[in-house]
Amino acid sequence: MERYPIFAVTADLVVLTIRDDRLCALVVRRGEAPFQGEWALPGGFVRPDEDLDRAAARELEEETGLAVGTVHLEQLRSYGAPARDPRQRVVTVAYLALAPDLPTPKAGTDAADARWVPVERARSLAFDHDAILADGVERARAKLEYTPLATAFCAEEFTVAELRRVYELVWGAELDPRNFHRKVTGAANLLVPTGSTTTRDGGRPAQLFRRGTATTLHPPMPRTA
Amino acid sequence: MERYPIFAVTADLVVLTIRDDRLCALVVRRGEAPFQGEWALPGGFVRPDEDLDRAAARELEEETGLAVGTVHLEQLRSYGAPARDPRQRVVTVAYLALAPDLPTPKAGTDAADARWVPVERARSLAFDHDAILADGVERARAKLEYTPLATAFCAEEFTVAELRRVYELVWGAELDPRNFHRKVTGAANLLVPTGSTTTRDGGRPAQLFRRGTATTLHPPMPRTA
DNA sequence: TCAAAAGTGTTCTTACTACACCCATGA
DNA sequence: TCATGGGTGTAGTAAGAACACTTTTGA
Repeated sequence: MERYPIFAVTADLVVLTIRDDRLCALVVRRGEAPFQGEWALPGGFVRPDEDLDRAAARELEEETGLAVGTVHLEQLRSYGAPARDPRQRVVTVAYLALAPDLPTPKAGTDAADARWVPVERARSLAFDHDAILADGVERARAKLEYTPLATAFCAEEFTVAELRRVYELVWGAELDPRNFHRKVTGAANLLVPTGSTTTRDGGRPAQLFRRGTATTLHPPMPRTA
Repeated sequence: MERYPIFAVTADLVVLTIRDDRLCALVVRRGEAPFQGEWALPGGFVRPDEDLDRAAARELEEETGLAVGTVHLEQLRSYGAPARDPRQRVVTVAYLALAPDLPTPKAGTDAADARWVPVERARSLAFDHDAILADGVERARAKLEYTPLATAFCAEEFTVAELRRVYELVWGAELDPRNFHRKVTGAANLLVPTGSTTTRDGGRPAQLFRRGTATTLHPPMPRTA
């Protein structure tokens, strides 16, 4: 009797950032079979003595060369259709990572190439990665409404307008700059003013902020479109 | 080189229902090692050629004897700490199931006993099941706000007051019956009147409704407490 | 006729929308 | 001085909170 059926477990990553005014995902070109030469989400096998979160963080670091501390990382969901990997039975635990604009990543161990692509142009990825990417984008869109997650796309110090651009690009909808400003500056513990200003966005100098300690957004950001 | 580390994968279930005016979870007494004789969430190994969702549905049916069609079932998240199962490396994909009041379940294959316990009294479960149960309850609470999920706890035909009781018991907060009534009867496609009434809740006869086709609740149910 | 629960109407307040308007900088 | 974006004020509107009040049954 087969008491404990044998599986492999991978951690795959939906890594999102905003680049050139577009919501982009990190994809890698596979250096090995199966799907050799095709584009896929970064990821890899969970090691025998490694926690799932730890595996995701390690893969992220390997594929992006990024210090994990500056990136938001959360579990997305798991995918385990019997034939999703032609080699053998593989269950993947997908993670969602959100990062500020990063340098173009270096190719990693298993990846022949790596690049950022606008999410709407990422199609025909290997395995079931199209569906995983779509779920990740959907999760990110939903969480902007009621969490301070949008700040994860911003550099450490950012202006209200930069934060607003995140919402507009992720949601694909315009927001009124004046109402947005009132809303986010009024939300408790969302933004901490640094005291300094910048003119990098043009026009009148804008205050610089850091992320505050808020974990939810009360009231939520209204999503018209 | 160990290319594909070996894991076992289980599907564990957080099955919630409302019984005797309490939010209750299904727990089973383990008939086998490890944790033999202790209480745990129902679940079991995913079979070699079985999809994760299918495995969860099968386990639910085996443990509750319930036709899966009448139960809401969704993936919760995965848990894979290296030492969570003393036998070997096991990753569990947890599912959340919500059901109307069910008969007390029969003991299943691996379970010596099975019963409903109020969620606040379910403590010291085997493995990491305390944390999984807590995550499941939290997910259910959150989803009542912006989805029609509360109807999953109701029988096929139900009154507005019965639906309100669901909210009050899951959230542990009182809601104004009059505002609640206006709210749910006003929401598009949430409730379909059957045309008949009942006096089973006492007082003036109440209209009976079925679930409508709505998948989200607009505007969301305000959660004061 | 009374208790109990269903269901409606009304007032008050909060928070979103839309937009007029002023402010502070670089070119 | 003018274009550009930062930021404030304010009127109108949608929706939640609180609660008075009427309706329809069983006992």
